[in-house]
Amino acid sequence: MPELPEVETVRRGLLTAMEGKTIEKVAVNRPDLRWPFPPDMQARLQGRRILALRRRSKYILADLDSGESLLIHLGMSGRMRVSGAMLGDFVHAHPAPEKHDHVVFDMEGGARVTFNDARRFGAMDLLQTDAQESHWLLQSIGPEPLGNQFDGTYLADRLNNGASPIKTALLDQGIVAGLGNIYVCEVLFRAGINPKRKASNLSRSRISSLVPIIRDVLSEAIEAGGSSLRDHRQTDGKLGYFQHDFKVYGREGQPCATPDCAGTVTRFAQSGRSTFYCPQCQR
DNA sequence: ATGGGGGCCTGCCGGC
DNA sequence: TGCCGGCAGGCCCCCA
Repeated sequence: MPELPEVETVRRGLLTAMEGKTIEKVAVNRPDLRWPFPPDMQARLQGRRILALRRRSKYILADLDSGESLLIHLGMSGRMRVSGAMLGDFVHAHPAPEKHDHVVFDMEGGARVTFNDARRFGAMDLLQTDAQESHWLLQSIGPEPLGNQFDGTYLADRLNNGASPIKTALLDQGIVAGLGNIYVCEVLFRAGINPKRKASNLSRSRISSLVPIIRDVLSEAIEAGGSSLRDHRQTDGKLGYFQHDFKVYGREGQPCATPDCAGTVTRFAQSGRSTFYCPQCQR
């Protein structure tokens, strides 16, 4: 379940169980996810304390006291669930293992964190914390959309030469980190921009207007605990609620949410992915 | 060179 | 009920 708001929601849900805690025991139940696990992963994790739990783009990074960081990617179907720790006012017991539980962390303090990923598009790797940005998966990722380096000037400059449609450009992780298919659709709807428009044909001011919209959509989604599609859940099993605020994604055939717009939400394929938009008010 | 499609996997849903 | 096609929130890689 993985765009930036969902990953951030997962990271926050793991803080109590993992940050500042020692990894007492790790079960690695298969040799790989999308790629092979790094050599001796279990030994390099066990007994290490997690100094900080961070997020970069759609990746979670656990900084260890060994100078390494554990990189975790949820792919399409990756989930993390926490059990056995104090969650609110009561203690959750460890539930029975489930199909596709690939890596299980038993933490100091009694929490168990289980990584489950049916499709195995997810990934785990170990990297040197001080060389994070040169890791092959992170080295060409663009600025964080909620950070200071992401502004109208940057985005307009980056999209200036783009021959690709704005939808494709915003999905490009090298331009801005963390946006995926859902939130790009929602952002373009709010901006009133047709997803087919060539990025380079949009005025600088229209491109600049995307920046606060991107920040708002992502912030609101994080605030709502992410989106729960296909039964995705937070680490404590609760559902996020932002899917109820989708205006176009998954709403093919429904009337456009824009006041006084008579349009109908339409779906079409764009570079192999579904795009939802209103042809009437997105220009 | 970059934009688009294929591929990686499993699960689920709708239609016949 | 069962089988089949289509679809799914990501992202690397190859090809034109």
